[in-house]
Amino acid sequence: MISLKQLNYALAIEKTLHFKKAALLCNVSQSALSTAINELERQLGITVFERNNKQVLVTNKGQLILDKAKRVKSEVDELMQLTQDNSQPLTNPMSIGVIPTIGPYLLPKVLPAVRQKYPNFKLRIIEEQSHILVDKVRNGEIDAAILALPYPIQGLMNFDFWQEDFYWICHKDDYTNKAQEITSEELEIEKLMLLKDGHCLKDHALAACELQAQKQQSDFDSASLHTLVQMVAGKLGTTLVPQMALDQLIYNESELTAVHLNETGPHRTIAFILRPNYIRTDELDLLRTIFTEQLTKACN
Amino acid sequence: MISLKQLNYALAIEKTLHFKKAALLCNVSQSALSTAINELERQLGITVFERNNKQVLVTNKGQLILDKAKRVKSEVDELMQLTQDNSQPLTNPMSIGVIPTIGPYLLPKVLPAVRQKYPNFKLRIIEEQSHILVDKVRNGEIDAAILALPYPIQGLMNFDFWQEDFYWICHKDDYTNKAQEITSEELEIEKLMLLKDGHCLKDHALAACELQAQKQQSDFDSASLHTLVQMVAGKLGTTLVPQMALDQLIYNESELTAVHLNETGPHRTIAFILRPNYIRTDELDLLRTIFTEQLTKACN
DNA sequence: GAGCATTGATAGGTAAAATTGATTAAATCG
DNA sequence: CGATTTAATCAATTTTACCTATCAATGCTC
Repeated sequence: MISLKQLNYALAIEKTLHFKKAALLCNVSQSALSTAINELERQLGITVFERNNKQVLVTNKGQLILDKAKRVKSEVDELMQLTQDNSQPLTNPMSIGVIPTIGPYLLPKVLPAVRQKYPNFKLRIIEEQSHILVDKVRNGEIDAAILALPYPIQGLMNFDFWQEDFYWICHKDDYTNKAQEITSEELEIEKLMLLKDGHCLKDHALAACELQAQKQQSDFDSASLHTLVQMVAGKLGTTLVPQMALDQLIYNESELTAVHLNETGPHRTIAFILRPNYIRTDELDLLRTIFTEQLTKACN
Repeated sequence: MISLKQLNYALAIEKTLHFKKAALLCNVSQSALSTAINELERQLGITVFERNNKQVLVTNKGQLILDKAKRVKSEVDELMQLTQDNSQPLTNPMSIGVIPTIGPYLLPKVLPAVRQKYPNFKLRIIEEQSHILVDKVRNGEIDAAILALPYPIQGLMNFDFWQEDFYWICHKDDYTNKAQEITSEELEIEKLMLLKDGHCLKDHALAACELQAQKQQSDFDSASLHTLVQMVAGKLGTTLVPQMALDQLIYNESELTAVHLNETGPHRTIAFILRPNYIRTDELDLLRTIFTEQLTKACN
């Protein structure tokens, strides 16, 4: 029978791709780790790591094993958590992932209230794109992720807590018409600048406008909304941002105008994504309630 | 760090509720198992088994631990399976659950073809009611279950492979009207006999007729469709059976008449239920194809 | 190509852990 | 009260895990 220790060692090697560093990580000697891996591979009957004196590579089958090992590890972690006293919710630590187009705008609005209500709650935040977070939730690396839906989360559950629309941002010199609303037909697609591929906000923005990709400006694909808005201020084009980002991005930018995008919405839904058999749903539900409350205060 | 060995020992005790028998099951001495359990409980900080010299009981928290341990074990099993050569599908064994109102009628129609196409495939069949099978799928005790939908399977996935309607079964003496169809309004509810509570077929039959429970005959709640049909033959009332059961139940019963229930259908959907991250979905898909083929042949 | 540094594997010795078999203490039952 | 059953405990032994030191192979520098 293989052991959890072996799986842990293997995961450390996957992380470092280096036996000595992995050994350091596990607080054992390099030789102990080396023999443990050899024994694991003997028991499994396959090579997990292709290695020589110069480099360590994960084999195809090895990757399957490692992914499953992560899963096992997270299940064991959850088992350990079961023993903890959870009569007081939100006292044990939690890791939550959040995408870059939500994190910087959502968290400042909601975390103060969380901190006030649950001062001992340690929340670790990981900022990555949706597909990475979905993987991390699947294999238990994080407790949950905050994504913008729709997004394919096959096999996972969503706890929705917010819905919002997009706003069109332009330089005020370019917007002589002072209407409070704009439709996708009225905004000039060629001037529209969006985030790089891989950011779901791009897809949601295009979907809200009922547009296909690649009509908008692609030379200016940016990595952050902040940069995009700065480019708008520099009169390089226009962009679309979600409502929750308005206060941060537009505040103190007197040359910019934000106009509500008048297309059938809501344009994106913000939700927790979690494994169906995740244990701490009660606590996530508490967070969800706080999040919705605070967002309602901040964005009405 | 707790070990898989400890979890295995604990599961053996859960099964036997007896340290000596559990030790036998694990091929270790009673003392080894005893110390391992003590150590596990010390590490977890809780009592899993309340025990004295006369009896062993599982504590509430202990049950949570044990359920999670099953889950861990099944994940590890799957990890081990990853190493096996699965270039040839349906060669490694599989455990599949099936409910009593599907198993006896579906399996004879489909298993011969499976056996012919995959002679080395070892399929273990477990017959239980839906809620038990859902639990067993969740904790990995079985690979998948064959259920009739709709049924709450929160957190699991369904692979549908068949849809069918119900037929009303009555004694031919009681059915002077020779129509080929009957609506729920025409059949006399008071004479209708259905399965005991807990069998989903009862719920589906009532739903098909848009009926609430407890109007039909409840004195005759039966445990099997076969018994029900025999009671119809004895002129004790009428019943509803799914299409796939017709040939077995009505064949050679010349006194019985089967009439299609003319209510919006399909009245039930037959599907595989599996964990979202289950690995052998490809193989289940092969089975699904065969099942649909064979059912189409047998039931058209 | 010699010298050196780096890397994973291996060997030998040691400490720790697991296991066994026997024994013990407590409870049950006649 | 004895006989029996059962989990815990003890002492002895086996097995495992680990560390240090070393080795062999590789790549880099000069």
